[in-house]
Amino acid sequence: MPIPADWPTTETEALAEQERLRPLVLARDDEDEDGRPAPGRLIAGVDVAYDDEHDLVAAAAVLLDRDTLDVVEQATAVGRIAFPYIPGLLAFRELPAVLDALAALSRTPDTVVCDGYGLAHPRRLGLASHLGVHTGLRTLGVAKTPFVFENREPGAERGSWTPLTDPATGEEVGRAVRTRPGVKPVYVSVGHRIGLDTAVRTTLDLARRYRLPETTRHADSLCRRALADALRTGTNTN
DNA sequence: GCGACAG
DNA sequence: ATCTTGTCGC
Repeated sequence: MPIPADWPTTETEALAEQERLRPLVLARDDEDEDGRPAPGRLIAGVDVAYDDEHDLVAAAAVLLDRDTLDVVEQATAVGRIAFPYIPGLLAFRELPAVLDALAALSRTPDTVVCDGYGLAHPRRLGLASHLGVHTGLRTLGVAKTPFVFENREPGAERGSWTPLTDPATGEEVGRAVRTRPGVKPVYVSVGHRIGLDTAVRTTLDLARRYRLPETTRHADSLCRRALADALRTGTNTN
């Protein structure tokens, strides 16, 4: 799929778009149209891989059953890179391909787990929140490294966490969460239509065996395979 | 101005 | 993100 015609091209346009979407974020638990409470049963994981040499991007969307952690469906999308990597503007680089991959699924996920931040962002509109507001889907962000927020080391036991605080406002914008005993924590934040407690709970439910949620692990391996396939055979899709 | 900086 | 060897351990 081509990049949307109205997709921001410059840093100025991207910042204006973040400003427009920021007030639309819902940072508390919400229900589906079907009345299902967060996070629901169908959890999607999305991730993206790049080849800057060939100006190629591959995204994957994987649907898991929240209770069994089984993969029930998966889809990929390949396209041209839409935006350069600029810290704080990651969504403009990753989302076009992610939206294509999500659209290729036959079912709509109850919750989408993103690789990166949601509210824990300099302007409160990280990748996860951006995707949520743009699509209306419930989202949360699980990042592997801290960004610009204060964080203390959580206790060594699984489930232990410490707040991620905005030094300017003192506001809790996310949490450093220990998913595996003695292993580096992950950084969880609200994306859209979910509360921080539920976001953390969901992350822990999805990351019992490994540090990262099963959703992101599956999406990560799938988008890498999709990129390798595209480079091998030309620009394919699924 | 300089360094830091999700993926 | 991606570039990259070996290494320790289940």
